[in-house]
Amino acid sequence: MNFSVSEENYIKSIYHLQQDTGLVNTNSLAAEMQTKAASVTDMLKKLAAKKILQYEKYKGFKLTENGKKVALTVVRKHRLWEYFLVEKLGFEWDKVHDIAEELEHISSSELIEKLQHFLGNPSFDPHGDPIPDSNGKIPRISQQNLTALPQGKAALVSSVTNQSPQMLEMLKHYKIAIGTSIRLLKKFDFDGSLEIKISKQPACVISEQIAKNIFVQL
Amino acid sequence: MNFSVSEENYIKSIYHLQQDTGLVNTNSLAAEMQTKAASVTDMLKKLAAKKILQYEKYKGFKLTENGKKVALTVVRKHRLWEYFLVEKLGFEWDKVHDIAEELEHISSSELIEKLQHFLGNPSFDPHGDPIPDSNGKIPRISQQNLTALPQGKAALVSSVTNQSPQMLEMLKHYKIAIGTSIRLLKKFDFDGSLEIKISKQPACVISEQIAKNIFVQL
DNA sequence: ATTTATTTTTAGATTTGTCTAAAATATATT
DNA sequence: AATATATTTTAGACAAATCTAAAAATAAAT
Repeated sequence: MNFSVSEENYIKSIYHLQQDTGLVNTNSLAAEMQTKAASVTDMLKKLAAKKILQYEKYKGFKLTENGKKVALTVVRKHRLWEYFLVEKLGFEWDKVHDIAEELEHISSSELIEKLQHFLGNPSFDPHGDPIPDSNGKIPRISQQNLTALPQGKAALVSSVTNQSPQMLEMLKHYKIAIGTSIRLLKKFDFDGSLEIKISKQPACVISEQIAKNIFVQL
Repeated sequence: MNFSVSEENYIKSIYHLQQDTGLVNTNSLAAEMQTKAASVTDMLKKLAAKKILQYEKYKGFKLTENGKKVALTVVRKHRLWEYFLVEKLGFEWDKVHDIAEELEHISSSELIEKLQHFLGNPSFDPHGDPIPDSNGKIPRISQQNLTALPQGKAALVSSVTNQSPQMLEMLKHYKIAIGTSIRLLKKFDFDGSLEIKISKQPACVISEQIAKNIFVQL
């Protein structure tokens, strides 16, 4: 089946939301898509008719197996294009999201297979997010949240979940990127903030809000 | 100013048609775009309002200077992406047109500048068509139509103007590609067909219709 | 120079995706 | 449990891009 750009964007957003919450509700999807609840309802009906969604009026909704497949091909395209933009074209990793949002809707599947091969079959995009393979299988890594790291232990940043410009600006300020080594020095119970040490940087303190979005592996 | 995918497609088609004819008329644009004359008229009004077109009802139309600029950025993107698809991803040159039709509408100008640089600033796409630079300047080559080549003389194929699948199928059959050396053996006055010799191939005869679409340089 | 044929434009309808405002349903509070 | 609040859906409107059918303008043919 074929999907419009708009449909693909809805499917992708639902996929991301249901990763966290299981069932998704109308308002949170509206917020995610920066649109109105009424528009969401309209689209939900369309997607339900296309067997992409399990949808019960007023109850909530989630993707069918088929819907997940569609979502994963869009996610796959997005992340492969991000990899291309950073590794081949030399973009900064915090500048590629919007361009990849457009590129992910190019339809040719032959294109994406050839792109994957050209890039050397990468498993993770420049933000550390796993790239689904052509069957929708997602590579797993043993990563944990920075807040869960034992005191005194060091680990490498493997992914960053919030990719807003604001967040990326912060990361740049702290000189944190994928692969950066971070040692957790101290946890402050008062506000959950963390004192950390980044190689070749003086120790510093980051808020719990930042830390929650940073994942690391040993 | 920003243009929709549909507007960009109209602008590009008008550009190509006015290269041949100066003024463009509604029906030929409708044929080129595979749509109806009424739809064309609707879009002409929109483009005229945006100062992209010089348009006089019932008379014909052509792009303004501004319109030409827009057309050239789309053509530039199309041809750079075609080059990428063939030279980097390994597509056959007759398979890339439809994908480039989608890629040419990705909006970021930073992307296209970086792509150009990544590709090594190519001047011609895989079909031999010149790639406009970021100012819209088109590289010139001294090429001539195959039908204008003197008898007995050999020359290299530099571009092919008709890029329909039918034409490309023919070219494949005759083993003609950009860079192929062709010697003109004989011209048949009866139907304008040409006997030609391609290196390492037995001599063969091609129709005038094919020959008119093939350009060569010495 | 009329008539005929072709081309182009208008008028009105359709589809997709969006919106606002109001109604319907579900959830929370007293 | 009844009422208040929040969420979700419906109803109806709008813009973009397209279409068909009919009208208007131009070009061609007798």
